Parts: sequence; C-alpha cells; structure tokens
Amino acid sequence: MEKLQNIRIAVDAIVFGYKNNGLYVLLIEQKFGSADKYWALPGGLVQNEESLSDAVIRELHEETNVQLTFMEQLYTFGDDIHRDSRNRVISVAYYALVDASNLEIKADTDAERVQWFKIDEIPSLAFDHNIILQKAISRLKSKLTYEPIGFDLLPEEFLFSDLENLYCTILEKEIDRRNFRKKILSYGILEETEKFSPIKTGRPAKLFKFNKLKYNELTENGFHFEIKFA
Amino acid sequence: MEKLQNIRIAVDAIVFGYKNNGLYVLLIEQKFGSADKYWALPGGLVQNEESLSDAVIRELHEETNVQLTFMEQLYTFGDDIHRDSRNRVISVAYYALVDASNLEIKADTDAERVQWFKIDEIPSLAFDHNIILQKAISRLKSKLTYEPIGFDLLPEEFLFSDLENLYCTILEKEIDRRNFRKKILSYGILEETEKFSPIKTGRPAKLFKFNKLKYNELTENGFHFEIKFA
DNA sequence: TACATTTGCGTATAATTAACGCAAACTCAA
DNA sequence: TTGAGTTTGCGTTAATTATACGCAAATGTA
Repeated sequence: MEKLQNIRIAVDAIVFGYKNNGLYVLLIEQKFGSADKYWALPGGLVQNEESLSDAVIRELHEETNVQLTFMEQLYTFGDDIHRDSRNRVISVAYYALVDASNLEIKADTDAERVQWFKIDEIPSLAFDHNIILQKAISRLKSKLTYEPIGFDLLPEEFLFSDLENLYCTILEKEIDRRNFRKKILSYGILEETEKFSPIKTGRPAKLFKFNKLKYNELTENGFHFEIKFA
Repeated sequence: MEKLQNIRIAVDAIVFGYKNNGLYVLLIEQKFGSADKYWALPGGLVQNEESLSDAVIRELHEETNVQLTFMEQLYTFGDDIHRDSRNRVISVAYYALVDASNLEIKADTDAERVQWFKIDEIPSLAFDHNIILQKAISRLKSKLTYEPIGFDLLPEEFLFSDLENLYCTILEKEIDRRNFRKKILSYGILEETEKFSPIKTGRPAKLFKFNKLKYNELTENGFHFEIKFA
C-alpha cells in the first residue's frame, strides 16, 4: 500500500522589468528566524480552491504592486526533491513582464523588502531560485526573437532607439540599427504617433506604438514575427 | 489562518510514435468501477521521494514497456481546479518519443488495456486529457521545426523518404523533396551507411543515420537546426 | 526491352539578409 | 550666426538563402 502523498505545491514568479537600458528582476527579502535573510523570487503555496495563475497574481499582489503586461508558465521544478530543505515542495514557476519605466514598487513592510535587481548583479538566492531565474532569462531571450513581447517591457509609446537598445541589451548582441528598423517597420505592426521624444539631443525622434490588433490579425493570416541577429 | 493544503500532484505522459506513415499516441484504458471505462493518458500520482521525471518513467514502465528516445516536460495543468472531479489534482505533463517501428507494447493486464491511437482518431478521453494531448501535438509540431527530434521517431537507420514523410505527415504540409534533402544534407548531421533499403521498388535507397555527436558539436559553435516550409 | 517508379544531383530565378553610405533635424558652444 | 556634435531616418548594393523546377540513374516488372 502506498503512503499518503505529502508534497506541497507552490508558485514562484520571475518578474522582469526594463529601465535605464538594463534588464531587472524583482526580488523579495525573506526572513527565516532572526538573522537568516535571503533574497528570493516572490511566491508561495497554492491555496486549495485557487488556480495556479491566480495564485501567482495573489502572491505578487501581496508582496508587490506591479501591473503585469505579460505572464506565462515557465517550468515546474520538482526533480530535486530536496530543493526546499524543510518539506518536499514542487514549484510551478511563471515569468512575467512589466513596464518598469513608470512604476513604484510596494513600500517595505516589516516582514519583507522588495527590490529590483539588475540581471547581472543577482545575489545568491534562496532554494533553487538562481536556477529558476536562469531558465527564465533563457526563455525570455528566445521568446524575444519569435514573439513581440519586447513591447510589454516598454511604455505604451516608445522610441525606436529604445526598442533597439532593449533587444541589444537583453540578447547581448550587436545589431545594425538601420536593418533592425527596416525589418520591424516592414511588419506593419507599429503605429507612428504625432508626438516626439522629449530628449533634446540629436534629431527629434518620433514616438511609436505597438498595434496589437494588427499583429493579431496578421498572425491569423500566417504572419510570423521574427528578429534574428548575426 | 490558512487551511492545510490538500492538493494532489500527478504526472501524465504523452508518448508519440510514428509508423505506417502516421503519428500515433499511446493510451491506456482505465476502469472506474464496473461499466465506466475511459481511454486516458498514462500517468498517476507522484510518490513522496520520487522526482517528477522518475514518476513518469515509473508510470510508463508499470503500464507499458516502451523504450523512450526523448522526453521533455510539456506543461503543468492546474488552472481548472475541477479537472479531476474527485479531488484537486495538479498534473505535470511530459511528452515523449519512441521508435515505434520495432516495438511491442505490454500485453493487456486485467486492469488495463494499452493501445496506439492514430492522432486523427482519438476518442473522448478522461479528465482534461484531450486538451493536454492537443497541447502536446502543437508542441511536437513546433519543436520539429527547430530541433532535430524527428530522428527520435525513426529507427536508428532510415531512408530519406521516411524522414521526408514524417515531416509532411506531422506538419500536414507539402514539401519539395529535393530542397528538403539538400537542406538537411547541407547541415552535415547525417551519416550515410553502406546499406540499402530492403524495399524492392524504384531505385534502391541508401540508409542514413543521425550523427548526434556531430549535431552537438555544431550546436556548440552556434549552429541552429531549422526546417521551414512554404 | 520498354515502362513505371523512386532516388539522387543539379541549375536558374526570386526573395531575403547583411553591410554600409549619407543627408536631415535638432542642440550647443564659440 | 555658424560650425561641430549627435541621433534619426531613408537608401543602395552585394551576399546569402529559399523556391521552383529538370532530369538522369537504378532498380523491378510486364
């Protein structure tokens, strides 16, 4: 006869933001006991009557107040049965994007601190969260090349140079500015606005908007977004 | 105060096989009570001291005796909290490939029947297994275009026409035989053998082997497998 | 020996990608 | 007011890759 199943199920969230030409991830500081402090991904146990994605939303709302522009299941971590030393916990990880340009994260509470960390300055995290984060970064990078999720990291209206920088920074690649522009424009998924950048250096730059409706329409007709680099 | 978590965790497997120019999936017949019979994906509850992927292997071994050539996590289904009407069960689904050309599935036991089903002749399955299967098919299709997993569905040594038929059948697309051959050969990931097909119609065809070592080496140097169709 | 069939190699053309030139439109400082 | 510095926005050309075919070679069979 089998023993009763005694496995807990949790969700963890990797929230990415892009600001100051850098990719950031949201971490919280967990306090175990008095001196034991660890930065960790936001997350927690799933409630009995709650869907997995609702659990992620709830945990994020409890710990931060970010407004997600995109969320997707990443992977379920349950092969290392001692990833949490106290109990067996299986974690379903989700990654999400926010427009970080215009965002206040929740004020610190007694229990927790919340903070953006630059992607190349991540400390040692609790549990297997460094591994989870690596997987999220790698997924973000590849998704960026075949779906237009870069726009979910930018403000509603953005400069072409912002988009270009975002791609260069996250994918860590050089890119020909002119070919990149030509390619994206050829897709016809951007809308020009009448507005111009407030930045007062060089030739004034138009602000663009991503036309999601148009993108969906094209996609239904077999269009496939793709950004490749040398 | 929170109620104790009461959620079960299961794994389910989608095992694909390719034979007679068709894509097949392995299903088992589950018996609930006397008259209630349902075809379902192989799977079951995860044991306390067992990794997720071990659980899949174990369940498959208990129910079938297939030899997997590829396995990967697909998705975790836990948003519909009533997907199993008896308890809340979250299922981590894995999909796997086998060389079905030379394979005996386990003899029926009293409890269960095991059978290959052609992908376009799937009955109504237990729980949300039709949805899970759809997701697996869609993942298989897309993965086929950017990773060389087609070879995992074929025998060690195969004809070019087999590979070509596999792609046409699974992706449901026409393809120019000559361009397909040229493209695959240009990658240098196939080895010619000295052997020829036993089929006695038309010009004798060479048998080929997939050179996985060579593929891995190329991949490390930035090579990217890709098969696109018009 | 002619014919049906499938394999294996080749070539011409179209489409796409990569590499780069350069003027336009602004700010700022001399 | 003018020239230097900077960034944007639009082109042009060469290289590469994809697409659409043609056709002979090698078998079995009538």
